[in-house]
Amino acid sequence: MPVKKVIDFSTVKVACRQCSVQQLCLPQGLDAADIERLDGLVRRPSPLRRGEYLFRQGDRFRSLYAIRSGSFKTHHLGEDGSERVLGFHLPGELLGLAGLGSGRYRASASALDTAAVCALPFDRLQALAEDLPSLNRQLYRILSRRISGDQEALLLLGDKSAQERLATFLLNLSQRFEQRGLSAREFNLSMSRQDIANYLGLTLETISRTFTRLQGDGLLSVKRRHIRIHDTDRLRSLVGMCAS
Amino acid sequence: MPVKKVIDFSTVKVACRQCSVQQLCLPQGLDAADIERLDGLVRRPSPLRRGEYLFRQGDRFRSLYAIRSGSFKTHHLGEDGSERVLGFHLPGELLGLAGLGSGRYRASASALDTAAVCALPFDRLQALAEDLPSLNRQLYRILSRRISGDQEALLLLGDKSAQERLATFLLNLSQRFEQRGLSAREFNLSMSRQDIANYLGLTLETISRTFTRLQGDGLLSVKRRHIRIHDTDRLRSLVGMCAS
DNA sequence: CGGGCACTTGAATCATCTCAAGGTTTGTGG
DNA sequence: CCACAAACCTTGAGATGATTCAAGTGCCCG
Repeated sequence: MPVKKVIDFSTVKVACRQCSVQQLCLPQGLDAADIERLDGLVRRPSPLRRGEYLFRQGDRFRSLYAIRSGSFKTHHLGEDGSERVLGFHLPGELLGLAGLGSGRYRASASALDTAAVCALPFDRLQALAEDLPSLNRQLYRILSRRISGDQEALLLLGDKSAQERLATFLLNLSQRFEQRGLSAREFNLSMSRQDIANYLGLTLETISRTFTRLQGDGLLSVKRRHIRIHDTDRLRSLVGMCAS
Repeated sequence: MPVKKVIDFSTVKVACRQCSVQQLCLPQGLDAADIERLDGLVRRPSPLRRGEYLFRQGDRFRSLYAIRSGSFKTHHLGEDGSERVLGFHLPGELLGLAGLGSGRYRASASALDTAAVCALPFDRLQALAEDLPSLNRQLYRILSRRISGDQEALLLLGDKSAQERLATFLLNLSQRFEQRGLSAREFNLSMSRQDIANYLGLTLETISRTFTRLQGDGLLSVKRRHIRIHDTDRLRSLVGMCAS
């Protein structure tokens, strides 16, 4: 009887030790033995497809999730039914941090493309952190950096023009892609214009028009969701000074 | 020789144990013995006057600061010289959290009125937290709640009208005053119109006009920095649905 | 009492939004 | 492989809320 060779992803062991985003994730700064212990509590659920939810706003908080591949958006549903995108998340980033303080997830997280995560049951993670100072410190750093990141987003929405917001957004993405070993100058957006607009506090039409303008000025090429940045310096110079 | 009775504030022992904002601050959830140990590492610098800086953006991160009395604003200075207010902070809240991840304070904190703080040298605090799980957990909670709080601010700036933003801002302040045993319906703003405008991503004039309108509609009275809320329910109903 | 700062009010302008139509890509079923 | 529908995106013209610029008021502190 011939044995058919297939890969059963649910049994593939993708240890933290050999994970490509290890340096951006929880294990950063941990020694091999500590990573092994961290690995012991990680669950690796089957991949999510585009549009599927990792967790929903209001669900009981149990785990943090580390993104292994793919990307997510977090979004908040208002009492009046309005939806707001709070952020976009790439491999190595942790999701669910805001739920820790209140016992419930404060926003929903849904996959923007096929995505895989590591689930970190928080009670076990906390117990381990109490045993491993290096892990504990890494958790502090991650929480703190998330605060910094959210505050940068606040700056973005404050008083900047549509052009400044979009330029800042693209440069931020570009930098994060680069950290992950991808091209900083050419990439595909995994989110729709509507998502970008919502995140930046603008309308879909304004995003579209602004893309057109940036392209007309020769700063970048846009085709659908494919972006190629031609002039990073000039794009950067747009950010932060426009009211002149 | 007659002894003159004066209070030397620098020697007054204001232990965490007897601090009025204990329940909102780090000691929350700690038992008496743990609070005593926490108390052991707290420094209590002399009070700051209105306008004085607690720390400046870019300063080396050394301590977290717990507000004992008075209020602060945190603000970020852009490369182009523009200034943005990131938040307003009341007694019991911790300042400097975003600095922890990068080793430098990410924003400046300045006193809005006469204010006193507790300084918590972070290396010592971290060492103590590694010894006291309850303190460690409380730090997680505080960091996480700050993330939630910043995300709420993001929602505010997203797509809301001037009226919605100001109403949300006032209700948020009102609630925080109430938590501190003050009146939820009547209070003094410690920040200027300019600060509020900057925080809400609006102009000073728009804030002024919006106050006038809310007063005209009978929702509240404003006189200079004194606010009295007449109709909390109607104010609350303004929030979240305006585009109708 | 006077000077300065914080705040209010008004009128014109402008960036973005809204509404509406048209175009392009993607996936689906014949 | 083509026809079709559904998303998604682009573009245009007109409406609008907030900004800008400008003047005026009132409060606080020296």
